[in-house]
Amino acid sequence: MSGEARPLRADAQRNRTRVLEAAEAVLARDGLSASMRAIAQKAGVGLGTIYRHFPTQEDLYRAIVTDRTRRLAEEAHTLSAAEDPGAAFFAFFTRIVVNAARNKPMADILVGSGVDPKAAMAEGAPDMRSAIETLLVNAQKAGAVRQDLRMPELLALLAGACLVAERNQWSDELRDRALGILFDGLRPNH
Amino acid sequence: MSGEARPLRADAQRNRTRVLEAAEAVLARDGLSASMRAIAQKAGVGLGTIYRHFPTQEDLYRAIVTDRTRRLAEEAHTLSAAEDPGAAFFAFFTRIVVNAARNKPMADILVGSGVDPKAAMAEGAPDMRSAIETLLVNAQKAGAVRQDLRMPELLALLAGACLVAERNQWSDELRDRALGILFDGLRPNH
Amino acid sequence: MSGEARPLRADAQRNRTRVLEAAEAVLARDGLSASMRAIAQKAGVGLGTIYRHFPTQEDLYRAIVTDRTRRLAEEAHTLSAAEDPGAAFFAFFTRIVVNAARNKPMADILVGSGVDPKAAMAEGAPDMRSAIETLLVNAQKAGAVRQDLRMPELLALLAGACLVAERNQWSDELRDRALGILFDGLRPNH
Amino acid sequence: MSGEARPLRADAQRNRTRVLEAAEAVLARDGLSASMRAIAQKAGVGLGTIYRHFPTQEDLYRAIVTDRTRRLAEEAHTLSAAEDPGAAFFAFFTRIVVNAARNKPMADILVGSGVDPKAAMAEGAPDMRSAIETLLVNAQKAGAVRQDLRMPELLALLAGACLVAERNQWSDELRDRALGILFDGLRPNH
DNA sequence: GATGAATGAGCTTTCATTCAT
DNA sequence: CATGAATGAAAGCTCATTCAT
Repeated sequence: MSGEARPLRADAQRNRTRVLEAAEAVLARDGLSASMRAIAQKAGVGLGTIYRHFPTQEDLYRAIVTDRTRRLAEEAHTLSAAEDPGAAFFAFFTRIVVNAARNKPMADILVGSGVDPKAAMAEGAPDMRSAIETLLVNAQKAGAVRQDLRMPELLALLAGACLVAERNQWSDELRDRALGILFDGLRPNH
Repeated sequence: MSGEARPLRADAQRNRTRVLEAAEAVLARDGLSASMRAIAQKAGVGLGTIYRHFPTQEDLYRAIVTDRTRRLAEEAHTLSAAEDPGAAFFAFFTRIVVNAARNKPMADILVGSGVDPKAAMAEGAPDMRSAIETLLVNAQKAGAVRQDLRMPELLALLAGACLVAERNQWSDELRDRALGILFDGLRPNH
Repeated sequence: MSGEARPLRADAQRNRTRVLEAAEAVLARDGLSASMRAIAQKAGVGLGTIYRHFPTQEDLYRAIVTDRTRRLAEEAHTLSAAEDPGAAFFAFFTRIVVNAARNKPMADILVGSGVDPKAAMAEGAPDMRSAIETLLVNAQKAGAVRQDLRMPELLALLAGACLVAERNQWSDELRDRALGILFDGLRPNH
Repeated sequence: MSGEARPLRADAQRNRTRVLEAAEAVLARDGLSASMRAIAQKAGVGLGTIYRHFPTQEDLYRAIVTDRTRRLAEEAHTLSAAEDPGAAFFAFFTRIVVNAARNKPMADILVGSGVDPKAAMAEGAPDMRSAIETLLVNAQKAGAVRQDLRMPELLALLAGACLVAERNQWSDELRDRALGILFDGLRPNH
């Protein structure tokens, strides 16, 4: 499971985290024109420190996706043990979209930078997909989601919702209306 | 000062078009690393010529969105006169998504380049929105679309579909399944 | 014979020359730590201008060897038509060594930079070798040079003399004494 | 401050040696792009350890020349006691050239790095020069070398031979032919 | 008007060197 | 004493933009 080299010295680990956080912040602020230098400044470390942890700009960007995905995967796991499978399914869907909206330009930037977010995501959470699948199957068994919904289109719709959410800063109300319609499409009995 | 600019000499107009086409092609090929020089080469004109027509890289990129939007708006107008308003509505929706899928990296690039695609789009087709609204209202009158659907969420869902389509090269089948579910959500009687 | 692309605009040609001269000067001054930026400054052009003419640092360095070799090859040609073949042979040998001495660190730098000076030299004067060979054969026919001397060792000794000359700033007297001994080895009747 | 430094603890001495050997190896492999880090890795010590022994990169490089020179000086001393002074003289000359050929890129690198090899060499073997001079004088007394040969030009020719040997990987045969001619020039009776 | 040579700010990346662990 | 994480100056190179031809 581990694979990770050695546990990293305490201060090194702290720097790694600071760099990742700074990178997210600066990317969110400056978009694609974010520079490694700006990230270093924001993180309060030297340029070289970034490159020690992430030998390449791309490595850093990939790490961001990976990190974020890991956090989402954990939520998915948690939710898949919930009582009401239908509620869990829709809650997770909403949760992901909200999360995406909060980090507006991230995906664009990553895509724009040549990072393949799908690959990076896979790396970050090899079982993210299966976690979602569990949520789906349970919700279908409970009759909360239409039987003919398959993973591919679910992921597509999920991705789409995330992408708009990222771009347009939705008001809560608009988000609820749009998701409401989408969820209607996902429910059985049509 | 001169209101709407003068009509442009024939060859100048031709150059403008060539540059725009080249720009779309090069952006599609090289993504974010596309350079003005590459575009000039592809267009078969000098670098200076591009800058005569588009004083700034951003101006060029904005013009691309604007142009494309104008073409879509024309289609919307055409369709809004169709016989079956419901069919017209869904056809336009599909049409836009297909169109988006064909130009995969465009939006990413534009977003990545700091161009605000919403603004550019608005500029390109001031009445795009109203054209879509006409399609919507007609479809609702015909009972083909649920009454409580409003423009904001329609546009949001439309945008979302376009964005996924751009990223993941959908198979026709997957696209139909995903849009099918979305359309179910848009229909009345839930 | 031409092969050269188009003839280069007047100012472009002038800049190319200025860059080459500046590069020689700066390399001679700063050795391997010479930077492209310093060369640009010395040449009085922008950094980009260098890169327009020489897409890579290595290309620039190669061009220096090539250029210099071309000049030497011209001298060799001139001398090979001289009256006294023996004198011509030794004069050229001396000439090359003196020339090398004047440009102290050049070869080191070029070698140090990964440029293969032999290859670059070949490129600069494809017939340099044959020009030297003519000088040698003529001198041998005139009985001024030993018959068993072949090109490989001649070139080796020539190169060696150049290399020391480059390093140690020889006094004229020392140079004459060292070359005198070398020339004694090259003469017949031993 | 303390005159000649104290004798170094056993393990410290071992580390010093390891670093020097690693440095030679890495320089030979990577040429000018060799880095202190790579040397540390090869030597199996930490970066800091190198800096403890050689406060500066230049100090390390200088130590390499110094070391190597010391070894050569020892050989010169040994040979100066040999039976046949002429043979000893030419043997040492050949020995040095062969040695140089084996360490091809070393001198280039050192020169390229701003180390003055002459100074470093002087430091390494203050009596190297006198050892060679002894060989020369003895050979001249034995009539194996021309009387008018003086140290400066001898050293120049020696250096030249070494330099070509370093660059062009001579075949044994070519080396013998070139040295043969050079030696003819060094012999008396012309 | 069109061309493309020139410019130079700014980018990513490397690496000698320092110093906390 | 040894280690290697951190630093940041400096390098090679790109590319939007300007302007002489």
